[in-house]
Amino acid sequence: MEILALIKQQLSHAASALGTNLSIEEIVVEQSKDKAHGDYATNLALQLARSLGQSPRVIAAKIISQVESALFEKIEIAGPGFINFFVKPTALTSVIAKIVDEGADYGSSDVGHGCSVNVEFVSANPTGTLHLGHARGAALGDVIARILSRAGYRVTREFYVNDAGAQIENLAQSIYARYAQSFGRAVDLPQDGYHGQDIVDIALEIKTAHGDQYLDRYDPVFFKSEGIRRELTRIRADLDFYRVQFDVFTHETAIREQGLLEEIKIKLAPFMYEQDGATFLKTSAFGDDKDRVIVKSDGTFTYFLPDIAYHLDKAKRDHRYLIDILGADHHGYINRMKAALSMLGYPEDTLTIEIVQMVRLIKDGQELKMSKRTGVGVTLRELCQDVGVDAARYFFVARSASSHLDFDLDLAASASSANPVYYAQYAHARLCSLLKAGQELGFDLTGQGLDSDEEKQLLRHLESYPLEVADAAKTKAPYKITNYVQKLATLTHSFYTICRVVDKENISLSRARLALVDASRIVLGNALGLLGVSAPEKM
RNA sequence: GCGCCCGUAGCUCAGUUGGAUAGAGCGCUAGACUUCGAAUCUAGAGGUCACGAGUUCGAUUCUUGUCGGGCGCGCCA
Repeated sequence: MEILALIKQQLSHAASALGTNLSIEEIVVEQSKDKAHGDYATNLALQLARSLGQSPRVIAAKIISQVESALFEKIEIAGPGFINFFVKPTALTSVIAKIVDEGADYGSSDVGHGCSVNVEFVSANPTGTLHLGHARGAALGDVIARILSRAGYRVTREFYVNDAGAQIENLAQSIYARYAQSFGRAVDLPQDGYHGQDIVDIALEIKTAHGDQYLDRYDPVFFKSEGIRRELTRIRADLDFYRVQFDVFTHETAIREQGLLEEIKIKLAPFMYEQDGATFLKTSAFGDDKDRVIVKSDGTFTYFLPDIAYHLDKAKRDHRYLIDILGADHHGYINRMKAALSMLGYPEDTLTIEIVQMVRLIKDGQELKMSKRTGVGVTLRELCQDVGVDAARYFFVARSASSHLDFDLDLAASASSANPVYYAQYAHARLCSLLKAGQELGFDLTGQGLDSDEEKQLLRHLESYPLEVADAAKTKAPYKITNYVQKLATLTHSFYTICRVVDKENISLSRARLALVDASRIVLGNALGLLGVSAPEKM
């Protein structure tokens, strides 16, 4: 068991011995920032002070008397009542053998208890090429999915295809226009037609496959289905290149055909009312700021009803949790969808919507403006050609989804310590070359003699990895992994600078250090893998 | 007008059941290679946590007001 978990367990026992009842989750133990505060610290005594009506320092003393001290060099009461734990070096080094033994599995946990989670992300309309906004959502969704499965959830990655709206008719007409133009006919694009190169390319593909077969009469069914199919093929190719895969593609048309819409109209009937000839859903009773129209006065549905149906469909597929990764312009959507699921009887925590904020591209210190009107936006492909898939993915997940992201193109493309991706990858490559240099010496997994500050800090950080992954899963926060990676890289480089690893004059220390190097390499590789970023052996 | 998010170092950002001297990276300044990769390391400067009031042993964190920024608000998707 990890030291942290052991400490928490002991504190939990101590707390109950004092007549209070705290679960392990409620006990906060942190790695000390300041060396003078030992290795780990807890504010437990301060937490309990109010309910016990005693001074924190007195409570701290009582807690310490309950703690098994075999693990620790010393335990101190500090400041207003913090308890600082100084761990014996031997307790710290046991993690090396554990990491080397578990290898690629190190970092896994079972906090998810095998619960089924559906992560829906990207879900771009099949009417154009993936661009910058999709790229951030794709990276976030993919990494969240990876983290969740690491933490013991069963994860389904899903892409929702909006293939039923007016935009599809528009797509079909746009493709037909380009198709006809390629035969020299003067057919104009529709009013709000799609002007992208992808439409031209698809038209030519159809020409190649079917010749002039569809030229004389516009066949909406054919051009719709071909358009959607070919756009999706391109989207999937882009995602594949970006190392993002999906398990399920669900089409809106399929949802509409299942009769779910009727089922929902019946189930939600108690929450519906008529006004001005339209049907409203009483979402305001469940936390939304106003009621929403669900059936328009002309008898057709708003988009809201099929969306509810889609969420019901996901929930019915036996997913305990649903996660949607959506763009910032959808934030008004959160409450109404949660309200609808509550009406259908699902628990409050069923749906989590992660809102992904906008990305600004920065080049030469200036924002790179792009015009939507002329269609000159940066595509996912172009971005990756500029900075590489590794940097793109890393930068997109390095900040919390809810904050705006400034993507510095120069930094992402640079090969220096200023670029966090290179910094981390370089650390990994360095570790690999150390192992190569010392491969005849072999490992000493006991960690005998590893007692410098650099080594101890590295060990502590390695030990915290599984908890970090579990925390990132719980908070759906990939940036915690990038922060972890940065710190691990820093500790690795410091260790490298201070500690001579391969030393023929001191074989036993070398063997212990090589084992530590291997453990660090494994964890750094695992963490980068979680981000979908490559961990090169040399660069 | 209503609603949501936000305001922390020069820049980009962490800091979630309220806890020790508010952190990280970049940038800046000064140092460090005859030995495992200097694509690196070490040290330093840099803060009225937008502002005011309240809650309490203690507030960046909770409440409230003001100022400033972003977004959403159609029987659009």
